Amino acid sequence: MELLDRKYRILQAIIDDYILTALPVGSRTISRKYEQKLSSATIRNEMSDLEDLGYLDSPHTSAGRIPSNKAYRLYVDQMLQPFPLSVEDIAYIRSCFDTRSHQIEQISMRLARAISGMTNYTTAVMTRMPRDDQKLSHMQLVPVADRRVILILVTENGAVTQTPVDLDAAIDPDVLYTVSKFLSKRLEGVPMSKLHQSLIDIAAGEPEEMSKLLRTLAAQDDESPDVGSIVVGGRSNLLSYPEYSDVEKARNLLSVLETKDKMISLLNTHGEMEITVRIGPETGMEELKDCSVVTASYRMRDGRVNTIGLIGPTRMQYGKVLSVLNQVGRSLYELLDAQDDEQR
Amino acid sequence: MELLDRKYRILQAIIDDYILTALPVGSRTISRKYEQKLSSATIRNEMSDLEDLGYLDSPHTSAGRIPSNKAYRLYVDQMLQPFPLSVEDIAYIRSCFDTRSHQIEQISMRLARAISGMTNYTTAVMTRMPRDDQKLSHMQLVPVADRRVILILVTENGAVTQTPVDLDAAIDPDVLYTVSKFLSKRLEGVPMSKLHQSLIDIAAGEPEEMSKLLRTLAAQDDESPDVGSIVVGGRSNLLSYPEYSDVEKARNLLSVLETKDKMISLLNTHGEMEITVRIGPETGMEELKDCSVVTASYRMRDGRVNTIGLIGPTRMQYGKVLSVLNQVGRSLYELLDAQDDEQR
DNA sequence: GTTAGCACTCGATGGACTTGAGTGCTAACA
DNA sequence: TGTTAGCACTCAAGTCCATCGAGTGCTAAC
Repeated sequence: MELLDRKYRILQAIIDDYILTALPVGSRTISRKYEQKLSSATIRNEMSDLEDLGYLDSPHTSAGRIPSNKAYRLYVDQMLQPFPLSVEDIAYIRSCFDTRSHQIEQISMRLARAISGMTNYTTAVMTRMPRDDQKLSHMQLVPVADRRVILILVTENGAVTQTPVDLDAAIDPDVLYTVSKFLSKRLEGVPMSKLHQSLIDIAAGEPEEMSKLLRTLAAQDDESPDVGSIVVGGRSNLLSYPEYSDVEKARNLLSVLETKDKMISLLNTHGEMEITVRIGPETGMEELKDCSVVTASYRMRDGRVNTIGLIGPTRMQYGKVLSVLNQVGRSLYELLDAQDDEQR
Repeated sequence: MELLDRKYRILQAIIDDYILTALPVGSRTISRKYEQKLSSATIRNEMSDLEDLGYLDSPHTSAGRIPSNKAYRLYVDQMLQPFPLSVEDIAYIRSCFDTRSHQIEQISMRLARAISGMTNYTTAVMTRMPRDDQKLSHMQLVPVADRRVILILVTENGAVTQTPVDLDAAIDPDVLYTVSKFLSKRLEGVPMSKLHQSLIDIAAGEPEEMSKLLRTLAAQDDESPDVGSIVVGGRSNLLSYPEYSDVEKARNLLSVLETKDKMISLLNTHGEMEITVRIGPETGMEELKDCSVVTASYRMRDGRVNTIGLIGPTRMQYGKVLSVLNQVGRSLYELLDAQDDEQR
């Protein structure tokens, strides 16, 4: 078992070094920098074993070794050492939330920027609003022009959506207010996913004019999307890694970041409150076969789910990335708790 | 004058060819492809003159010539030939506007994508809301939680802004509605830029509770920004040009696209309804010294100003780009007119 | 089991040479 | 006087080749 432990240490050293330098690691490097008790020849033997076991690849005979995806997997699952964040970094993360501005997009943007800045990878922040488990608290119609209103929906846990709606006929503001109150009473507690049907049901029992309005609203509501915004920050970071000094590779990557569908499928992890690391082929996307994607989801008090995804080369500084994402979660919940206290 | 005309034609041929190939153009190329009546030796003499006049640069003795920024300037100002857009392209541009979805960000996104797709350059769409010349039509407070409301401001020409506001105390929805009506009456016609002050003035004459609410609103309103969203599309296009095969250059460019301040200063052209071309140093930004930026602004019915900016190498296909931007303007005003008809 | 030693591999580096696209200049021509 | 053919010259890019050095694998000795 002692031997196994040594192999393990050597593998870890190789991965650490490769993550740092992006250069194939040779036996002498390990012997000098990491395992001074052992000669390079011994390391060589071990490395040869590790290659047979599938943890190392060699680009060609006379270069060093580079970690395989299997090695990264092991590294992420078992070898990670906690990476201590600096006080500044922690403060920086906190500062993303800790502000009066409640615009979700702004917070996402700040977060994406901050995380990209600290890690030097590319960050995507997606905000989803799963409709299934959300119930309507109330709705209000606000006139903005003769035949145009904004439909505001507020759910029981406080999420707000706004949709502009064009009407067929002008309606008096006071009437709109009355209708809003009427609908709020009738629809309170209705799941958001059933809203469309409920509106139509109510429409059936109302006089023509009212019925028409309700059907217009129902039509509008139907198309409101589950996935909200996706904000990406730190794209230019990608280009600072030698693995993307090939412009064609970089272009493919950038183009993935610009394709909403692909980003959604990347960020659409099903677990919540947990951090997922996908290495190379595990991303299920050909273009990302030498990238890693780390995602973390946080469910907000108002039912929104925020997913943060970090994209970088497979030799990513997983330790730091995970620490940052953990800290993001911690700061977020600190903030939520603080808001709770405030409201109590 | 005949000579001048010939020089002119030769210069145009050189620029055209260089825009197409990105390769220094030699005298033989011109003689074969563009001016078959003239021998390469004659062209050479002319080219030498053009170099003396500052329209051409030569990378080194034995390469061809490339157009100088001065040449591009002349090209854009005088040599441009109308580039006919395909029926598909025109339909594509129309389709960006012609939809029920009124979310401004979505339209911007679609536009950015469409223009990038057609031109193969990078497109930024900025939406500004100049507050000076806008007057309030009415406002409304919509409750979303115990102590949280959304402040909705509608201007006389129909622009809508929404800001979430945290209150110090819970307020009954019916009271909020009454307050909204009261404030709308008092503030109707007040310029948006004076809104802050007006709210404070009104607050002075009201009982404590009301006064407090008004001051909270005033505080919130104060920070609403002039520049709205900036949406960028087609970043990966940049990497398809040989001028950015140097990763470092590409990184600088990408990083400009990610810096909101720089983008604002790029897109903040003062003219409206006109198209501006800035070539290399004319952009006033070191990072863009071998890029060109073409911007066009369109004032919308509701007072918003949309600025579209195209970024590409200085050897940009100016003809096509200008045609596309002209078509965008045409489609936009078609749409506005159609809406007018509809509302009549 | 560990290590020193040595032959071998193979990409990277750099110099010498060749190639070819292009220029500038001169002299002849219409 | 403008145009052109011809020719010497320039210079980046490509090819070939030798060298270098980091690295491996294997063997034999400790």
